[in-house]
Amino acid sequence: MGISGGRDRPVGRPRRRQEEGTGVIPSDGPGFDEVIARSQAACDALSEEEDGLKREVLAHAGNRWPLGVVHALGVAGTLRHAELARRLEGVTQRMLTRTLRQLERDGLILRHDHREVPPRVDYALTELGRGLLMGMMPLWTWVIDNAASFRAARRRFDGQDAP
Amino acid sequence: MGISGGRDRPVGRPRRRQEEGTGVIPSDGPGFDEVIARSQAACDALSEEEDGLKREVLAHAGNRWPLGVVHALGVAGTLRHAELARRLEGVTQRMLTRTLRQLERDGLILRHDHREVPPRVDYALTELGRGLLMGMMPLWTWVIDNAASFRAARRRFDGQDAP
DNA sequence: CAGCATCCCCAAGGATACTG
DNA sequence: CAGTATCCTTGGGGATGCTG
Repeated sequence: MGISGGRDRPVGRPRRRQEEGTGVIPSDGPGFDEVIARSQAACDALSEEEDGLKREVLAHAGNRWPLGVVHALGVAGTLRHAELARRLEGVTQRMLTRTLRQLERDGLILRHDHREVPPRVDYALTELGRGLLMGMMPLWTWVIDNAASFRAARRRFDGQDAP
Repeated sequence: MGISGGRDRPVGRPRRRQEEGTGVIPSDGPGFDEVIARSQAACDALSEEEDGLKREVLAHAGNRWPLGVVHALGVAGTLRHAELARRLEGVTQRMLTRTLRQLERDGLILRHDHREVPPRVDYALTELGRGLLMGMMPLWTWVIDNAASFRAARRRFDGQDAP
């Protein structure tokens, strides 16, 4: 489904020239309009099920641990449960296990149980997992680069209606 | 903080050659290792506060409506509350308002209240908002392109331990 | 029209204790 | 070591009704 409603309101798109001082990188310039147009087309072509799936996969990006796990595995290659726990710092076994199961379910990581005693299980990224990691990087670094802008925006917002 | 623990375990990174049949695009090839290395450096340099901020901003990507709003505004340029509600299809006023406030707080959209009767308020992306949209696109289209892989992975996972 | 108030549900996430 | 099982808190999100 995606965007509903009709094509009403051609809108000359008169934006540009309205941010008072967010002081940000000129991240568009290449081709904002073209990018948007293509993505709109892609989204309109999505079935309801595909749309749901898309959001569920994207949700990994918004949750606490998934990206940390994927990143750690991307760096190290293969890690055991305890090694991941050490690298994530702060994660509980419960959350780590849950996270790993979900990532495995979505085909982003592979779980290999050596079936030994004591237990030995290690995890590695799949091709899909590496793709996600690669896809996240631009956004990730962009967010980091603009951390100051976000902080400033929040302070402005929180300060003008709260006190 | 980021990744904790030491540099232990150089790990020759012996991956590659382990996905049984996820059947995905060869999304790396350009420079997976370099990308990871750079991102690790960036993450290690993050303060705890920056790390939290990063996750909070990224969370917009995982939630139900934020990206829909940003996308709609990216396409249309400027939209009123009701116009957004129509385009989002399924959103309630409550969630739309909440979403808009959060996006405004993070400096991603601008809210312009014309202070008329009847009320007239419209929203537009800020430079930061356009940046987020641009940053999301690669990942977004990647997820859409690989929807089939995710579906397959889930079916495989759900089928092998549930029944 | 824009949006706040209220009620309710559920998944993410933390803490803690226990097991094969 | 790698997990389960329990309990509890938050915040996203849907439904519905009311107001300036």
